[in-house]
Amino acid sequence: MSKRRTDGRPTIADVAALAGVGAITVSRALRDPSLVSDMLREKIDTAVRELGYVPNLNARALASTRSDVVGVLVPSLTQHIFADVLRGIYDGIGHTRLHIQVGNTRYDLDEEERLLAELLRHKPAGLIVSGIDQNAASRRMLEKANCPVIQIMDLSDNPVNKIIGFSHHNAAKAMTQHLIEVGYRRIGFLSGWMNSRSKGRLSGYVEALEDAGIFDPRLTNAAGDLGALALRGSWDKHQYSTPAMGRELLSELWNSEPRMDAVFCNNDVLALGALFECQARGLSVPNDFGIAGFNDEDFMEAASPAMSSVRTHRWTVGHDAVIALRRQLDGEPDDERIVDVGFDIVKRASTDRRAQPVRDDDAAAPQQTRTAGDDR
Amino acid sequence: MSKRRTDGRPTIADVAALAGVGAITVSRALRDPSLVSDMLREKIDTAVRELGYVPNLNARALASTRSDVVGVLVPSLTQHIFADVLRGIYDGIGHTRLHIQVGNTRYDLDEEERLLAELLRHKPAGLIVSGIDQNAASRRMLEKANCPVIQIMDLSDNPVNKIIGFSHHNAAKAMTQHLIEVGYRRIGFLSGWMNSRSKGRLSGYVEALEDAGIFDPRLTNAAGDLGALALRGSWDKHQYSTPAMGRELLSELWNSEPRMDAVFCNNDVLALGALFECQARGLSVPNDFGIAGFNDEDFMEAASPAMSSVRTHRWTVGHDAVIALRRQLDGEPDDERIVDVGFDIVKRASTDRRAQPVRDDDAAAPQQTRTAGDDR
DNA sequence: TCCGTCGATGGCAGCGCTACCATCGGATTG
DNA sequence: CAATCCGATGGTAGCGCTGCCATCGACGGA
Repeated sequence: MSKRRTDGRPTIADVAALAGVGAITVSRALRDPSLVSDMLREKIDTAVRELGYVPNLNARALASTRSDVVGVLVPSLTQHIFADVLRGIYDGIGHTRLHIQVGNTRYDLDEEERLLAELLRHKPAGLIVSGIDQNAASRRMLEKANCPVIQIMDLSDNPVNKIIGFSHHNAAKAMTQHLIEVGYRRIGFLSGWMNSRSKGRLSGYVEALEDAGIFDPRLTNAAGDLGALALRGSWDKHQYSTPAMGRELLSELWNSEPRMDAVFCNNDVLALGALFECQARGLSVPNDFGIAGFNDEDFMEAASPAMSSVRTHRWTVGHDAVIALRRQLDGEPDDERIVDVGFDIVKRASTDRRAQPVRDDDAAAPQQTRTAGDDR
Repeated sequence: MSKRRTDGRPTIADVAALAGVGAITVSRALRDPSLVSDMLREKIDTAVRELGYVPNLNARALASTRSDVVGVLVPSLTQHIFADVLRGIYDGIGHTRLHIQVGNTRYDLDEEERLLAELLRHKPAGLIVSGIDQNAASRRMLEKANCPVIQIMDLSDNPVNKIIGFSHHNAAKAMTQHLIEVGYRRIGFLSGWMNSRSKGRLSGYVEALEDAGIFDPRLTNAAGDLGALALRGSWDKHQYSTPAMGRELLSELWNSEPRMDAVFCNNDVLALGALFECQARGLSVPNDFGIAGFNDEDFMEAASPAMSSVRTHRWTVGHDAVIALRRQLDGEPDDERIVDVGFDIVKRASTDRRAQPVRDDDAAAPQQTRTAGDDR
């Protein structure tokens, strides 16, 4: 008659009673069947099915001081890049017992700190966090997290534990060098919101131009105070890029520097906007104006003309982060603390000044240059 | 000397001891400070800070037979639509105690069933699931879930509990009617992977054309066996669209039906591909060929020419789903079981046959038609 | 034959928190 | 002034599971 506080669902004890075994044997049969004899295992399986038993993960997590939750922190859900990373993470998780809990930091370090604190209350099995620019409190939490921590999408000499990513500086530098090589001289840099990774790209762009002796700060809307853009204009709340932004930013840049002959866009979405702006102005790409993007999203190849971009391996980063996490959870050694997955410079018609004006630009296969990172 | 199984972190009992109060009072102060006197509350807060106490959510969930996890099932992470829905969900969650756990069903009903079963092990606070075409087992689980369940992104007379979405059939029918109105007569329908919502759109398209007496099954690559596309060609593994797919599918459709004068694309990404294909062929949009998309993603407005689309309120759907969930958790009544958020037909240059060929098509503001759903 | 070992199984005692009920002093009411 | 009520607080007993250790029988070597 005592009021039980259960929700009426069968527990491991019910299964044990029905199967005529001890509760702990049921527990073992569920977690690692090899520990239990065939006969009992069958009995238990039957009882589980008969009762429709569903394990309570909260109880399991409490008893073992460890949950099955993998916390993932990304700065944006809207950007395709992180959608690809997440897809890699989900593919890496597969049908394991692990569960994903995603936090959206919105590029806000305080929000990241708050989300991290929340995640830790779950006693997560592991953590995957984007980037290396955590604030001091977040960094401390990560270091004392008592679970594997993987940083992704950037590189650092000093990761919390393990980092998987690539050099945004080197990638942007390589693409800028390509633009120089094919003959562009007044190369602009177009960016919306600047985050730490964008800044790495900007510095790569600047370095390539300085090496060639043709850097001109008037050619980037992000020069000087690198964070200024974030606070400027009508996009102060937008932490993501749109093609409309690309069009407007390119127009602005042209106003201040009409002799610009190419633009390297901080991401493909801006590049798409730049292409539309050129089309609206009746400019020929690549002959009148060159355009390059960053990330090589689907539409870059399909655009007309097809657009050059830096291919980044987002899926791989997410996937490999999970694989590394699982390795660590399985107790396997992992001495490679810093993993550079590299990038590819994909050269297409939008930066090919020698291209013949053809009807379908896709006919010619794009040239690729493999840079950094190991082969995979 | 007995071996404790803790991980060494302070517990609620430690806080209680330091503050000189009972454990339960600490628990109350943490969950609802108004239940505790000011004096004790301050003492407790001080003790919490001093010890760096972090509540263990697994223990809380076990004791209260209810966790703070909201399970969300989406069919795709790559499609922008669901990224927008997720953003709405995160914005709706805000800084509440609730946490999001996203499952990616990949448009696979069995996978959905599996993920649902996994989620239920957490005793979730609520569930948000995409669509209405769950299999029987999933449906049963949802009905017996013992927590609020919100279905989203579609409409149904018979939701599990509450549904928030819009009619894909009506939206597609309205856009098709627009294409007819402006004078197109051989209107194609372009689709990649067909899911239940795509099928709704196709049926709306067919109905509008049949009403006008100009339906021709040769004009859609999805006619006949609606699922056939999924298994066909090189995209059998792709459950998402790319602009390259749009280009190729449009070419195929032209091959079989060269007189086609417009195309309604199942999503904007395909529409972008269609535009690129027209540009590569030197066709004028909208005069030679009309293009309309679905969802009205960012780039539709920025394209050159700007492209018509059906604006869907994905953010709103996600956001309102969470708000409804929170209401139910707070015990507030909610009698509106079926919520239609409607859609807008956004008419732009890509379907404006009367448009003058201008340099910048964006100059003219787009016309919008508001359809279905209440004002918000 | 005896003892040590090992695999299979079970009992017990928590894991850290909260539901439930009891207690207690002060305010309210007739 | 006694009866009643109510807000604040605390004690107890779980929530459902697993870590630790004990037990037991089979087996092999000395």
